[in-house]
Amino acid sequence: MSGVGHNIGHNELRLLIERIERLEEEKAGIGEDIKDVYSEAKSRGFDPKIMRIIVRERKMDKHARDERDALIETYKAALGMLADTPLGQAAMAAA
Amino acid sequence: MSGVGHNIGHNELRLLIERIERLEEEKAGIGEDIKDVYSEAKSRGFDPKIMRIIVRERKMDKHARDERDALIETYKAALGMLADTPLGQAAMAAA
Amino acid sequence: MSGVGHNIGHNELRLLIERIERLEEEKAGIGEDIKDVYSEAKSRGFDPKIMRIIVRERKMDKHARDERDALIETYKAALGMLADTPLGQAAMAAA
Amino acid sequence: MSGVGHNIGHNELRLLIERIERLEEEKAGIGEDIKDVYSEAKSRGFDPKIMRIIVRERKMDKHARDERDALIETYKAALGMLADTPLGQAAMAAA
DNA sequence: CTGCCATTTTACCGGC
DNA sequence: GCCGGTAAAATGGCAG
Repeated sequence: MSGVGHNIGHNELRLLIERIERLEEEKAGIGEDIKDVYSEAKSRGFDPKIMRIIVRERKMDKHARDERDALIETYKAALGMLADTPLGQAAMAAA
Repeated sequence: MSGVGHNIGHNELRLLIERIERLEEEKAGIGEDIKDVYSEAKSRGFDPKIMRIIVRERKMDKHARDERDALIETYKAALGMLADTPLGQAAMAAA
Repeated sequence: MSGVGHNIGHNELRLLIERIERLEEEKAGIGEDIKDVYSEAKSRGFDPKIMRIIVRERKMDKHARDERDALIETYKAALGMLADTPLGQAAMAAA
Repeated sequence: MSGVGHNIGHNELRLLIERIERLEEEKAGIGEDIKDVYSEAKSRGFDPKIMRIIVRERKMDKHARDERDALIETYKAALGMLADTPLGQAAMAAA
């Protein structure tokens, strides 16, 4: 194999790693922002602990709804009622 | 207290919660992006597991460097030498 | 310190490790049993995939109920309404 | 098909689900026990993190040994030296 | 500083 | 037999 091949591969890897590191920095920055909002809320007399519970609850509610929808799809698929496209059912009927 | 006060307070809380939720969505989105980069790397023949180790170690290295720098600043401050410029180092060398 | 002390310590650690390993074996054995039940169900014409979904759903429902109860307690505590004993509220009222 | 058939099938499924749920409860209970042992170890001055590493490595060693044994059995089978029954061992002893 | 919670990592299970 | 996704474990971070 060629040294050039290695260099290209190494450079490709380096770029991927740097993309990841940049994204992780952004992610950490947003984490800081979230913490700041909680601090601000606390300074205005709200209880961050209760706020975290509320946020968590709302997130779980959303997940529960999404999962329920996914479950309905799963059952439909298991019953052969699933149509990937609007034409799907017609196509199946035509088959 | 007044009912109006309650309404304002509730609205203020609602806005804070919504800010947090929006930030958490962004954070989750970036998490997805990171996962995508790892997937892309894998599809190009790189091992994501190894890449994660590299990213983690580089992060640790960075932290170590940052801590060392912070320590140096602490010492400088304690010695009344706090200078952001190269002259500070010259002063230390002279000591 | 004495060599005896070391021996005792080593033996104590050995016993703890062995207790853990025995428990993990039991746990793995039960995992096998579960897998067997799914296999048996499959051989009787039931779909293990759907069964897993059902089991997961029922577990999540139970967790949701438990969390809701815990949440109610949290809110009560935040409102100073929590009483460890039936006498608790009377004591607070008397204070 | 008859409604009765459905009822029987549903009951059979229900029993299987309940068997699974009972086994999963046992499994979770043992998981709690394991956590308790780690806590107890910690309170006695041992480091749970290190203990987990030890347990993991011992498990890997055991797996390696088991695989080696399985390989030996495979070779024996290939050579017609495998005895599945007590009689087989007698035969081998007689050989 | 201790316990809890979120995130991350690992192991498992089913599908192709 | 690999690979993808999904559940369990473990680690790290944060509030109290």
